Amino acid sequence: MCDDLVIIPKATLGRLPLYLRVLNGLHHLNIQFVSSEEMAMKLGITSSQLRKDLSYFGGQGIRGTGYDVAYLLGKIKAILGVSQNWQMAIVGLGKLGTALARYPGLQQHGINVAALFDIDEAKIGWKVGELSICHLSELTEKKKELGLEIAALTVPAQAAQEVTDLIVEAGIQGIWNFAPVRLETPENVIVQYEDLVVGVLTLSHLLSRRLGKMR
Amino acid sequence: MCDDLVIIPKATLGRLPLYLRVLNGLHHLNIQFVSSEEMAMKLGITSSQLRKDLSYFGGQGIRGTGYDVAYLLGKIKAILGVSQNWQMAIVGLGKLGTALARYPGLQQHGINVAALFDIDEAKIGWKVGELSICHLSELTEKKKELGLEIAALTVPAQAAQEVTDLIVEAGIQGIWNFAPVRLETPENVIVQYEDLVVGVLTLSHLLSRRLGKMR
DNA sequence: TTATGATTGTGATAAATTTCACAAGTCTAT
DNA sequence: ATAGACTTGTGAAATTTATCACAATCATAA
Ligand SMILES: NC(=O)c1ccc[n+]([C@@H]2O[C@H](COP(=O)([O-])OP(=O)(O)OC[C@H]3O[C@@H](n4cnc5c(N)ncnc54)[C@H](O)[C@@H]3O)[C@@H](O)[C@H]2O)c1
Ligand SMILES: NC(=O)c1ccc[n+]([C@@H]2O[C@H](COP(=O)([O-])OP(=O)(O)OC[C@H]3O[C@@H](n4cnc5c(N)ncnc54)[C@H](O)[C@@H]3O)[C@@H](O)[C@H]2O)c1
Repeated sequence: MCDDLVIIPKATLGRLPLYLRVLNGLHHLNIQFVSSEEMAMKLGITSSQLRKDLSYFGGQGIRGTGYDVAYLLGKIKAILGVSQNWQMAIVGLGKLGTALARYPGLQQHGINVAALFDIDEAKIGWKVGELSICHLSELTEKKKELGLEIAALTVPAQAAQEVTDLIVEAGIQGIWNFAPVRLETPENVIVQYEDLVVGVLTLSHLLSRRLGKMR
Repeated sequence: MCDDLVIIPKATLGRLPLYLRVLNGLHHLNIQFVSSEEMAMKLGITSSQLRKDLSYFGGQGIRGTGYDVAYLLGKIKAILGVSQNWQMAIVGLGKLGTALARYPGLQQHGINVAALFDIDEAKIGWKVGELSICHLSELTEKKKELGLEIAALTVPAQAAQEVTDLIVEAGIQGIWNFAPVRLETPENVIVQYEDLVVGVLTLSHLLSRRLGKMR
């Protein structure tokens, strides 16, 4: 059907968002061509890795000149599905959920925050930006109405599984999970884990070694 | 000096925080032994991968019985440097910075939020939990006073590099960066990138393929 | 003491990812 | 036109990571 049925290695996929960011920056500066060396520099990777990555889906580079920024941008956007305007719900409007709801970076990447859910009666009806917080029981209804496809899960860990069950029941197929638990879901649902503690513990480990501080 | 001078593969290191979480749960339930099979199940990985990972630093499993939860917990905590109580500053008390400041999960993993910084005069002096927000100009002073070792960077992308320079100048060696930009730092500073957009774009990509929605 | 069942630890193998190195293509200047 | 400077695309090699498979070990019970 479409030209990215080629298998793109996972490791490459993980870097595409970073490439997207750099290309966006260059595009904004009205720069038309960029070499793999230049781009790799900005990213802190090797140019051969970048070229290899792009080769999986045909970067269409021009030898001697580099890559066409606008073309590459479009290509990567298509692969990442950024051109789609996904409708996303946020479930759990606590500290983190509220921060996400107000984050303009999502809209800029084709993710439209379209509905907010909680179960705390005190929060229902409150507005965050343009949107009102709905009761979670309205999820299925709103899903149909708004075409929700992604749910950001920002509820406490203990509630995460039961809320997930409701999300799945509502027919939402993508879950962006911030709760520090593994979720049980049917095969057809994709869960992306966003575990912030992993990041800071990695830092902690690296610092321990660097500073030679043990025990 | 200490027994984890063995090289632990990066891929393994990335999973240790997940193991830590499961072990913590088991420990809380007063469970003394766990088999690799059981633990792997909870994590959605294979048991052989888990065993191999543990083998890099001597999991000290007992054949026929499994692993001693408390022992393994201690071992992984030591490797990740969780036993240390790192002193962390948060720079940029906006939506995300405030959410982090109030997140108890950090303290639970040995990360102590010890100081808050911003440059918005309207915010200086405000309290978030127990702590007052200080002006960024006090960073060096507070660093010495409190022994700050990590800085969570939650300022707008445009300000990230200049703030980083100040953090480095203050002598802080670990930066947990939430701004979507690559930072220039000296060799001796470790930067951990926490790029939330990468996660949601990965989800976006997987959904595109799954749902066959292109263009 | 010995048989039985469970589970680890790890070589060997397979798969995935990264790096290397250079032929081949493109641009610019003369 | 030609030379020279760049830059891509990509096989091949190197490295890293994951999986397999099973001997070795331990606990238990008869
Ligand atoms: N705050 C952070 O910086 C941070 C960092 C990393 C991970 N997390 C994780 O993100 C999640 C949310 O964290 P937070 O700090 O925003 O917590 P929070 O307590 O501030 O917010 C949780 C929200 O979820 C709502 N909620 C509870 N049960 C619900 C249910 N069954 N259905 C719908 N909504 C429900 C609550 O009413 C509340 O509004 C937690 O799992 C936490 O571990 C948070
Ligand atoms: N909000 C989110 O959910 C979210 C998600 C992903 C990434 N991020 C990133 O995290 C960062 C912060 O996001 P946010 O939504 O909290 O933004 P925000 O605008 O709410 O907060 C930024 C804070 O930084 C402070 N600040 C600005 N310049 C400063 C400086 N030079 N020194 C110290 N403080 C300064 C501001 O006063 C403000 O308090 C941004 O880079 C953003 O891209 C945010």
